[in-house]
Amino acid sequence: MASTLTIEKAEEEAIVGRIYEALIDQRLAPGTKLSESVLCEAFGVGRMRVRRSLLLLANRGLVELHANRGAFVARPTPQQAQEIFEARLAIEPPIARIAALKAKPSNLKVLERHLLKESEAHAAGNRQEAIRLSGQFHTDLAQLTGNSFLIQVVKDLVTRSSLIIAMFGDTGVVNCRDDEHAGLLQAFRTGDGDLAHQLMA
Amino acid sequence: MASTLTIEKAEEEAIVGRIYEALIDQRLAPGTKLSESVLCEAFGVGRMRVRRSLLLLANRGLVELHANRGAFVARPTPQQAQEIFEARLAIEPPIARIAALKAKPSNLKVLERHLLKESEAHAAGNRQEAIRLSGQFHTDLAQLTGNSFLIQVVKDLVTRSSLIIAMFGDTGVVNCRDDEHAGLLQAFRTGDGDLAHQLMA
DNA sequence: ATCTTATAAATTGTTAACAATAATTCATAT
DNA sequence: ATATGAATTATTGTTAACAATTTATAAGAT
Repeated sequence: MASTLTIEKAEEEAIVGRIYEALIDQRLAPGTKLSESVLCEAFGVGRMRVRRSLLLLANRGLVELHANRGAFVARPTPQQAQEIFEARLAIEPPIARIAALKAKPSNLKVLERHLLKESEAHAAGNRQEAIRLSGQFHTDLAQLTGNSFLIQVVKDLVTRSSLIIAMFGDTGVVNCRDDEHAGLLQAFRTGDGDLAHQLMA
Repeated sequence: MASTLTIEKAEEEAIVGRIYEALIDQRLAPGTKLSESVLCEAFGVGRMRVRRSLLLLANRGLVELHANRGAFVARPTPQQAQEIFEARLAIEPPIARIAALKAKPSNLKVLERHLLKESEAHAAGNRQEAIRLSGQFHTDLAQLTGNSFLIQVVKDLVTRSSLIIAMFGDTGVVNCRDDEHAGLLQAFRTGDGDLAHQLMA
């Protein structure tokens, strides 16, 4: 088997993954206290697991650890926000290019369904869902590369972007409009990597 | 103060940093057992710190954790090697562009001195030092962006590349020749972002 | 009534003991 | 002599108790 990772480690990844989701869905606002005891009960695990999970999240810039005060959902500074924005602008276009070159028909169907839900959310004025789907579009896109390193990087960028939006609102530069996503999908259909690169920028 | 991180956390970062260096210098070969007791003595810390450090390293793909068997320096698979190579090819050019646009004279001097040492190592046939310096050139370059997220990504890529070289040898695609670095430096002098981008690819 | 100070409670950080698993050693049999 | 298997040792994983710090609470003074 490829995954020699332990069962216990998988359990921690599950906790981390759940918190990633909660951050993307903006169900955990920046600055929220992440109490150990609460998390222990919520996930039904011991304190050790929770602490290790929090350490991993802190290592990804999603959680802040304050000495003797515990863990809090990260509150990105304006400078950090600019860093994330700059990184996305630099990294995501070449990823879009790779994705376009590797996209298979089955992938396109998933993206199409995704765009449909996205426009639905927009039409319904469901802002929260729209943000969530917009972010997921980018991670789904990264999934097309099949490159786990790139996938992780995009996941981190998207999740931190969600925190930035929660802090400073959607300044328009962070989030894309759905017609831009539609354009990208068209580039994927034709396998036009250069176009995908350009549209992502 | 900006760094609200605790003293203890800093201590862990120190351990992680030291291991990063050892991996880059290829003083820790892939597959090497990282015994807790040995690391405790080596760094003069308790078991908890060591375990947490190992968790962070595993999370970055530099260490493998096997259940009830402990931690080992990661042994990248050919597939993982290709992922890292692909990611570098995608990510480093746009980073080089940003670096070129932001480079200041003081930065250039550092890079010049670096190139000097690099050609010295090459001339002396010091292969190990050459690999180390070549990797450091890329991280130094990322430093010019002043973007901590990008810096961390490049650091991870370079360190994992070092493991890949240790596993499969320098296939020529992973490592650059020093004259390529010299060309990049020239692009930095003129602030030519596009040229830096092209040369990095 | 509000602010200060002291006390108590709760939470986090650390250490150490314990449990479980894997690696090693040694004895035995073929 | 080699291989098999049991017992021992060593290492890792987990839990729980303890220490330290912060936060909340309450009493008292202005």
